[in-house]
Order: sequence, then structure tokens, then C-alpha cells
Amino acid sequence: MPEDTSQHRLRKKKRHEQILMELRLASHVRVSDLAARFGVTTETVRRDIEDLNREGLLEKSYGGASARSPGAHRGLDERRRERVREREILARRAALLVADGQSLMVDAGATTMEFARALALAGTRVTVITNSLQVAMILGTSPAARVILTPGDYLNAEAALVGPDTCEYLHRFNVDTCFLGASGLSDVGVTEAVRGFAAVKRAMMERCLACNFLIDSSKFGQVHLSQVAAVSEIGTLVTDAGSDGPLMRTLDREGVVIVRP
Amino acid sequence: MPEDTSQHRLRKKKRHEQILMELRLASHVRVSDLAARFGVTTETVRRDIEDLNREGLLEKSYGGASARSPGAHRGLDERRRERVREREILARRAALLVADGQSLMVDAGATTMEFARALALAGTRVTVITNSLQVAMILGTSPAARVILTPGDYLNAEAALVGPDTCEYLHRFNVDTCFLGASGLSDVGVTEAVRGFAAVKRAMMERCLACNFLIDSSKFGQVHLSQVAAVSEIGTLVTDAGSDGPLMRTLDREGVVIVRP
DNA sequence: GCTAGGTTTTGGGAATTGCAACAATTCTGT
DNA sequence: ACAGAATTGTTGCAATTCCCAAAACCTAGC
Repeated sequence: MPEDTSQHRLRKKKRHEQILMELRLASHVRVSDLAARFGVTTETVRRDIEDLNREGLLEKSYGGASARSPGAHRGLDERRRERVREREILARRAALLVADGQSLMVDAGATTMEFARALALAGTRVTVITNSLQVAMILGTSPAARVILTPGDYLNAEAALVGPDTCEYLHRFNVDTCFLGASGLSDVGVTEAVRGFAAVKRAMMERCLACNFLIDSSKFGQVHLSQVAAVSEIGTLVTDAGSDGPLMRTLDREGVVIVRP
Repeated sequence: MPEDTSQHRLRKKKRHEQILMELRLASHVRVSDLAARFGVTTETVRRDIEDLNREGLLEKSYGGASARSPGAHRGLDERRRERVREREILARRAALLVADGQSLMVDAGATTMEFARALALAGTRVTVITNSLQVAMILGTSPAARVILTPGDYLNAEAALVGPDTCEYLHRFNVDTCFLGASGLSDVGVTEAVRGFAAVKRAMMERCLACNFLIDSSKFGQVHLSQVAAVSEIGTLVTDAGSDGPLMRTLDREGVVIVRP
């Protein structure tokens, strides 16, 4: 029984890797193109795609294959799939808070990505400083936006930049407002699950006049490893959650401004 | 002559919106499916997709359409399609110049993108500093690579970062080698067409012990606006061009090391 | 009502793709 | 070296899609 050292396997593996690599930036590949590029038959490519499809690494489509989701980031996209509707409405509402000529800081995450999309769609004239590659790319398509990306260590799972360089760079700027996502919101305040994100968020909060958190109701009650901000530090919260419940009362008491769609 | 209030137009607009909406969570839709869902002919859907494609809102594909991933860039991708084979071979050869444990600087461009792909595929253990979002995303998939992205103004057409912040940040580092692309190579040396790139390239050249240029033969003889380096400063040139011709003799005389696949 | 302009449908031929079975090739283990 | 397994190539045919042009349709404006 063959292991994984044979020439055949290597070739096959290489093709598989190449296909996935291709899909990471193209969102769609054609069987015929791949066959030509690899110098193999279309049938072989078809079989490759079938394999990868079975492993759930891509989606078959007539004539080729497409990335499992746009942006090609597993974790990020699965999150994006959930609650799309809510997030979209939330994002559109948040985009209304931004006026022409303002400068913003936007952090990385599925919600802020949607926010960037809404902002680009609205065509608001803004300067945006972000640590998210996706946010930069999305807003980059808007001719009305000027985008500045922070430096830092590249975090593949989130397509974002983190680390001391990121935070230090942020300290060079002073902006009107910042728009931040988060993994959790509870009585202890805003918390974050992704390592390195909390520090970036805090750095952004320090350099803006007003702070906006974009947090949908599914994050309510969740507490994660890193503390980002106490309830009293939140400023404005854009959310789709109703106005009742103990958490809402706490937010109210601590002076958090709530914005709802 | 109907303006934009007629039923027809509305229906059409609605379909367009629906298609884009669909693509947000599916990454790929089929003409036939859409036709069935909308209750129209496949031809109509095909036209819709053609329209949206012209607006750059999605990508056509045989049998349907797929979302334009944030990583996909019109200009860049089209350039990538030209001379794929040459570029690929060139890139693979260049990747062989890198040893485990080395630190690199890589700039933005179609060729360096291919180089990043080859490096990721080879699984070489490296630290890479780059101003290209694509290079970062590609190398980010390799568990053996550590990726650092520079700060700067985001240039949408190239998916890259430029400006004084970019150059200044690069000066913090000292790396073994840098890998640079270019728009032109001639007797006057290496030149660049994209505004802002030349400064970044020069900054990278200053911070490395050895410099590698990745330039395929189609760029030979071309002179562009910004001067990047004189022939004597090139160091190593990785190219697919033959060894004859006056340019080659000049390169040779000035002590350029030529690497061929 | 009627024309004009745009939109959609219809139809058919050409091209592409998918499928499946079989043959050829290349590796693996003994 | 040999048998066996995995991979890849080949071929024929059905299904799907593409493209084009002409006809039918709808809506607005006169």
C-alpha cells in the first residue's frame, strides 16, 4: 500500500496545492485553464477538483471550481456566512455615522469588513487607517476613500496585522472616530478572542475622539480571553439587539450611546 | 424613451441586486439556477451577468458568475495571465536562491507574486517583509513563512503600499536579500512605471546584503519614468532572456550576475 | 391608438463540458 | 522482477452552455 512518497502522489499533491492557491486570489478557476497550465488532461483536473470538493476545500461549478467563499478565508468566511443579514443592516447603519471629510480607524473582523463595504458603497469621502487587508482592499475600490494600512506581523487566519509595530504606528495618528468589532460583550465590557487584536483595538481607542463598537446580539453575554474595554469606555455601540435585558440596563447606566438600525 | 422608472428597468435592477446579493454568500452562481429562480430565460440572466461584469462587480465564468474576491485585481490579474509560463519558471528558479532561515524583502508586482507562490510551495522557512498585499496573503498560507507587511498609502490598482511611511519602515530592517520586479530594463538600468514604487524598491535595496531583480525578457529595452537602479547596482538578475544581444553584454560588463532557468 | 426604444424570448448551430468505461503508465511492496 | 494498486490518458457520447439574430413583448410619450 503506497504511502505519500511516490512521484505520483507528489505531483497530485502539488496540483491540489496549486489549485487552492489559485483560488485564494482568483475566486474561480476553469478546468480547461488548469489543465493547460499543469500540462495534464482536463479529466485529471476534474478528478483533482472532485477530490478537493470531497474534502470541502472548494466548491465545484460547471466548467471549473470556485473558492469556498469570497475572500478565501476559512474562519472569517464561515463567520461571515452566519447572520449576514443582521451584519449588513448593522454595517449600513454604522456607515451613516460617518460624514464626508472625516478620518477613521477601522479594525479587522467580519463586521467591520461589512462596514467597509457599506462605506465604499455610500461613497463617503474619508481617510481610513486600518490593520485589516480586507478592509483596505474593499475601501480601496472606492475613489472617495484614502486608505492607510498599518504595518505589523501578518495573521493569516484573520488577514490582519498585529503586534507592537502595528500599535506604535497607530500612535502617530489622531482621527475623529474609530470603528471596532469584538468577539464578546458582557458586564465586564468588551472582550476579544483573537490573540493580538485587543492591543490594536486599545491603540485605536486611544487615538480617536469618539469610539464606535459594532457588535451584533450574538456576541452578547460572551466573555473572551483579552479585555478590550470596560463598559464605561465603550462610547457608542451599534447593535441589532433589543433594548431590554440586564446587559442593556448596565450599558445604559454606564452612559453607552446605543445606535440601532 | 424610458428613463429609469419603468417596470422593465426595475425588474432588471432588482435582478442585478439579487445576483450580487446571492454572490455575497455563495461565491458562485449558475446561470441556469438564476434563470429558474427569477423565472426568466438563461439569455436574460446571461445579459445581466454581462452587464455586471462590465461594471466590474463580478467575474464571469463558464456557466455562471463568481464573486470578485477582495484579492482579485483587474489589472494585476490580467497581467498575470500574460506570459504565465515564463513567469512561473522564472519564479521557481528564483525561489531556489532562497535558503531556510533567510530573511527577505519582496516588493509588489505580478512576477514577485509568482515568486511568493513558488516560495510558499517550496515551504522554505523564511521571514519576508513586503509592501504587497498579495505577496503577504500568498506567503501567509505557508506555515514556514513569517510575513511582515509595511505600512503606507494603499494603492488599489497594485494592491500595494507606497509612500514615505513605507520607505521609513523598511529602514528599520536589515535582511539577507531582496527580490524586486520592474517595468523596464535597459542600458540606463532598471526603471519603473508605477508611481511610488521606485522609492520603495530603492529603500529595499539599501537594507539588504544582496539584491535580486526578477525581470522577464518582455521588459527588456523598455525605459519608464522612474529610475530604480543603474546597471552596476543590479547585483543578480533572474531572467528568461537568452545570453546574446547588446543589453546582455552591457550587463555582463557591469558585473551583473545572470541567473537563468 | 400608435410609434419608438428598450427588453425579453425563441430557436438553432457551434463549442464546451461532464461522465463513464477502458487502456496505458507509473509507482509500491515483496 | 513481478503482481497489485494508484494515477493518468483516451475515447465516445450525452448534457450543458454560448452566441447570434430575429421575432415578440412591454412601456412611455405623443
